Amino acid sequence: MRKSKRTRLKAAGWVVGSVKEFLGLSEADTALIEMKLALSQSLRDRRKKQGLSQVQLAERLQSSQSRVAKIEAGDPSVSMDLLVSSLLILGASSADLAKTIRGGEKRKGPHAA
Amino acid sequence: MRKSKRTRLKAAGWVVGSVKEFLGLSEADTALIEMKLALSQSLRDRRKKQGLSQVQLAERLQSSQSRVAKIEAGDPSVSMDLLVSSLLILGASSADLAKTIRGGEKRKGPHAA
DNA sequence: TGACGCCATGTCAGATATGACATATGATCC
DNA sequence: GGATCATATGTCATATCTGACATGGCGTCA
Repeated sequence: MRKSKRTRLKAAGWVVGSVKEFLGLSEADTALIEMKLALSQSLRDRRKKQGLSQVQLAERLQSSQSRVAKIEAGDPSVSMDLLVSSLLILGASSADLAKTIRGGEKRKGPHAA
Repeated sequence: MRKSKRTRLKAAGWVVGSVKEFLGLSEADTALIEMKLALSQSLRDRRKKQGLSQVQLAERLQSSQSRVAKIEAGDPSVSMDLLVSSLLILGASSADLAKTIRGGEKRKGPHAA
């Protein structure tokens, strides 16, 4: 994704589904954003399932509460690397991540991780 | 992953499989690296399958040949975001990415290596 | 031999992400 | 009300990533 788009995205708070062609996003752009949103949701679910607060998770990640909040909020300032490694630290397997990433698109069994 | 580790990793050129505990990598660290390597391999395969040179791919990605080389080489300086968006631009679907990410680890069908 | 195409590797300025901090909101309890 | 906890949001210095450029290796062809 190019910087110009990312900038507009940041300005708009990237509301994906709704403002797709409004921002002139490519298929690749939206796909990436959707993957990230799915991952952030997954992280929040995992954290809650483990009964952790954002502060506690931040400790495990060796980060800060504010960053955890941004991760879960799908903030554009959060990289995929951070999302994925956070999930891994919370115990997600590659298969779990794969399921999450595949997203809504043709999922098999009941819902995902 | 922490910076200290990334630094050592960079220094070592991150040879994953072999120097795992030598660098004191956690499970999450190695899992992330393996995912990235799988993605970079996948990118190279896709590019070749489409008969593109690194220069041509760089044009599509609006990047440079050297970065494409680093992406495919699994260089530590390449983020997951770049890997994924590159693959998406080459036409990979979320499902394709999911398959790649799931990696060797317990794939269904006939047994994998 | 030289010229050319393809890929690898090093470097660097500028762009982006990160952790940390401050601060704000809302909920709950006393 | 006040205190406490969980979460959100803004800012900022520093760390990291990115594209671009230079250069070198390697094979091929004339």
